[in-house]
Amino acid sequence: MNDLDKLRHSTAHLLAAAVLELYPQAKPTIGPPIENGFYYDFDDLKISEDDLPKIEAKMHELVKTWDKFELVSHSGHVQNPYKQELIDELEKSNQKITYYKSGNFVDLCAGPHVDDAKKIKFFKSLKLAGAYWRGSEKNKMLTRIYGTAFFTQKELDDHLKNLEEAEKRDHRKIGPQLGLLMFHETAPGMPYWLPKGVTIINELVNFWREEHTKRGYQEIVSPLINKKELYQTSGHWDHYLENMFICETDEKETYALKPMNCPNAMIVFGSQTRSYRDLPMRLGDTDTLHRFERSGTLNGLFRVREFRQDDAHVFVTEDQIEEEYKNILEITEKFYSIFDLKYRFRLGTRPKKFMGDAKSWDKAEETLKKILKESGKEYIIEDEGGAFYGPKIDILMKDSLGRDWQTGTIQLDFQIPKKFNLLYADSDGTQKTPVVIHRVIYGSLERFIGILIEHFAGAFPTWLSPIQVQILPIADRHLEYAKDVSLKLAMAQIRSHLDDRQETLSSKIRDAQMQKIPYMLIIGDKEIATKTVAERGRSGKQLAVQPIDEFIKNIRIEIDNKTLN
RNA sequence: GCCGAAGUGGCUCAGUGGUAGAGCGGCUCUUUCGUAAAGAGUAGGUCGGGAGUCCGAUUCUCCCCUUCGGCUCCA
Repeated sequence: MNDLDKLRHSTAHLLAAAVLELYPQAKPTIGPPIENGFYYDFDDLKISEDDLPKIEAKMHELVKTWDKFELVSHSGHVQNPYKQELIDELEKSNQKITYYKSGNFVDLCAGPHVDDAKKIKFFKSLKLAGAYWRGSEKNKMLTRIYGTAFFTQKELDDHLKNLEEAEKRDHRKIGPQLGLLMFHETAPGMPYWLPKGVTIINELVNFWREEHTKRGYQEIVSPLINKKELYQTSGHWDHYLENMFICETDEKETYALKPMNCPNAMIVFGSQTRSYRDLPMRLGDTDTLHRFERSGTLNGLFRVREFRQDDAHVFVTEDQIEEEYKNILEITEKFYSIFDLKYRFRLGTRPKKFMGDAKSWDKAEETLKKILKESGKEYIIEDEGGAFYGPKIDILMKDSLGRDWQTGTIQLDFQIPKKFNLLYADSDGTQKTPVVIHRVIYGSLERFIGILIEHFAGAFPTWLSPIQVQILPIADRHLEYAKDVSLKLAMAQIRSHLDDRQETLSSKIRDAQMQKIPYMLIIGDKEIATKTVAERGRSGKQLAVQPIDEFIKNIRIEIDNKTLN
C-alpha cells in the first residue's frame, strides 16, 4: 500500500469513529482506500447528504485527540455481525486477526496506517451511496460514505477543482446544449438524435464504412424483430431473457426486439453453402439494437436501451484467427488515434455460466493472451469476464469523471456457429465449422459519441463538427456577399450557417463561440471591397484575411485529412 | 431492480399553505454595428403525473414517472 492509500485508509477509520460518536447504533463494516479516495460502509445508519458536514466537523474534532495507530489484540466491536463474519473467515483460513486502535476507536483491520494520525488533516466527505454487503445483490444494502484525503490542502483543492471542471465536460449537459440530442420521458434510455447529432453519427458511420470496405468487409441489414426461436438457437434467450424487449402478437408467436446482431449474421452465413475460399467472410452492420437495461443503470448516452453498433461478424478458419485479430487491432488503433483517444485492453476469461467445453475455452484464451502480448498495448485480465460463448478483448476508456466504460470489444466464438450448424467446405473436401469473431470498434455509436463530446468538450474536429463554418455579415448591406460565400461553401460540401440576424458582430461571435463552431468568416465593407473573407478560429485567434477559394482549399484539406485541431 | 437525492416557462434558477417571479432565450419595434452579450416592448408556466389532508396545495402526506450520485448487472 502506498502512502496516500495508507492516509486514506486511516481517514476511513476516522470517518467510522466520527459516525459512531454521532450515531452509536451504526454498525461499521469495511472501509478501504480506492482510486482517488476511500469509502466506509455502515449498516443501521440512516442519514442524508445534509449530514455529511456534521460528520466532517466531528472528524476534525476527534482527530485532535488521536496520536498513533496502535496494533492491539482485543476487539472493539461487540454485536457486529459483519465484523464477526470477517473474523470467522479469517479464523477458518488460519489468518492473523489484528485490530488497530486510535483515540478510543478500535477496528478490525489488517493495516497499514499512517505513522502519525496528525497527518490526517486534509480530507473531505464527498457523497452518500447505497452498496450491497460484500458486493452481492442478495445481501443487505448498506450505507456507504465516500470521501477523499490528501497530504496537503493544495492537492485536496486541486482534486475538488478537477471534479468541478470535469462536470463542465459532461456530455449530458453539453450534448443537449449543442443541439445534438435530447431525451424524453416516454422513452427512457432512448436518445432522440437531432439534426446536428445525426451529422456526427453519419460522419462516424461514413468513416467506418470507408475503412472497412477497404479491408474486405461487406455490409448487411437484417430484421429488427425476430421470433424467439432465433434467440433460443443462439442461446441468448436462456442467458438474457430478462434484458430483452418482448413483442406479443395476436398469433401464437412470440417475437423479440433484436438485442444483438450475431444471430442474424449466422443466418446470413448459413443461407448458402460456403467454401474455405470465402473465408474470412466479414459481415458488418449498424442496425439498431434494444436492450431492456435495468432502470437504475441508465446513464445519458453511456448506458442506453436503444443503440447502434459499428458491428461486424468475421467468419474464419481456426488458422486465420490470429491474423484476423491483428487486422482488427490495427483498425482499432487507426480509429482511436484519429481522435487522439487513450484506451487500454481487458481480457475477459471463461465466466461461470458458459457454453461449450472448458478445453476449447482454454485454447481460445491462450490465443488471445498471445495476441495481446504481441500487441505491446497495456491490458488487464478480468477473470470470468468473457461472454457466455467465448473469451473477449474489451477496449476500455475513461469519461470526464474518471469512470471506466467499455467501448469496443473483440470476441472469439466457437459456440454459436455450432448452434446454427454453420459449415464450410474445407480444401480437403470435409465440412468444418467456422469460428466467428464478433467485433465492434466504436462500441455503440451512442456511447462513443458521449465519450467524444467529453473528450473534445464539445469542440469537435472540423470533419465531425455539425456546423463547420459560421458566416457573420456585419451589417445588412453585407448580406448579399455573405450569401455568395454561403453558396460557395455549400458547393464545396462544407457545412456552414449564415447568421443573418440583426445583432452586433460581438454578439454573433459569442454565439458561434459557444456553439464551438470551428471557423467564423466575418464579412464587412473591407472584405467586399477586396473580395476576401476574414477568418476567426474558435480558439479566439484571428487568422488570415483571404479569398474565399483559398479558405475553402485549406478547410477542405483539414476535413479530408480528419485533422485534429 | 436496490440505497440516497432532485424535478418551477426553451435554458439557468428564486419563491410561498391563500390561485407564480427574475435573467438569458423567443417574438415585435428601434439600431446597421469590425472580433465573446445594443436598447425598448411583448408573449410564454394546469410549479413532472395521480391520489389524499385542508375552506384552500406548487408548498404537507402517500403512490407513480423521469433524471442524477452510487451498488448490482452489462450478450
